[in-house]
Amino acid sequence: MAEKTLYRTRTQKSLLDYLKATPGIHHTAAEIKAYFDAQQQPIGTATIYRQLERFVEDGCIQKYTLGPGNCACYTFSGDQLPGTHFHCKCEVCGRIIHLDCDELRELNEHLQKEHGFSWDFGRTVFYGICDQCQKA
Amino acid sequence: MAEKTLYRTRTQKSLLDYLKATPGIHHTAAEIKAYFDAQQQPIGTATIYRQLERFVEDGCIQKYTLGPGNCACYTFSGDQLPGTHFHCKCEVCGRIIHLDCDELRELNEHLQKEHGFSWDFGRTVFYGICDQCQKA
DNA sequence: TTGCGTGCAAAGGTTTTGCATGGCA
DNA sequence: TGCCATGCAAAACCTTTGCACGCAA
Repeated sequence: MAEKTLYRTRTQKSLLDYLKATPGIHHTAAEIKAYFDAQQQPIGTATIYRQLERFVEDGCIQKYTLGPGNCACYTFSGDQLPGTHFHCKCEVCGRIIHLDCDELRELNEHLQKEHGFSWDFGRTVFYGICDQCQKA
Repeated sequence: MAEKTLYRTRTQKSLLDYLKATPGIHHTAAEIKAYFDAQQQPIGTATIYRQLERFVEDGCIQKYTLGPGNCACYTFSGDQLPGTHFHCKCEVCGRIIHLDCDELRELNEHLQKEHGFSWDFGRTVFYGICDQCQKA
């Protein structure tokens, strides 16, 4: 998925590389900043937000709203096209689980046909409790 | 559903009455404040947040995170027990549509059995575009 | 050289907290 | 009367914006 940026900077590449290296992990802007600070390669907060916004528009990164304390989370969606899979977020451990099953696709058709609702997969998150945390 | 509050104040009653009178409508804290200001019965911002938090803990009000600009929305869930219905939010007009159909309950069973995921209906919102906005 | 990307600082908005006062039981 | 709820103000927090400088092409 090609970036729309005109210039390709080192900072931009570092950011995207980091997100790509942690697929399925959701990061807040603050966490991303803390990571690069720890790497001795600090990136300004404004830059992080600006680049993340680009990646989201570009489709290679997805933005979910509801991290700790009303903050946005960003995660690399993989090379799958948007709309081919779904996200479940565990409210206990915070993990995001990717689902790619027919039942969800059937539900999509049902929502459209019976309720006239065009579902946006990319933005929808199923909240609940994952397997591991239920046992614990 | 009994409140956990020790004292029953007029302010508290007004707030809950207003939310109960508008089931399914999601209000931001700012909108609620504006409403009571317009009613010549202003309520302090801090009080609104404190009472809303109580109602949410109490289970009679639900909190969704994603109004305009990352702000929280609150809505009266009706007298239905949590888990008997679902919410779809239109990304265009902002309306929240309530669904209560078997397909969603079947999906719930599927998620639990096949994926070990215990779905939290109250917190999950389906984002998409509603019937009316698709036509427009 | 041109113009986008960056960082710093400041502003914007939402939500939380401290403290003195008012109201319920 | 005791204690909780309220309101005001200030703070904390996340995010956005303005501006000058640095860097990619």
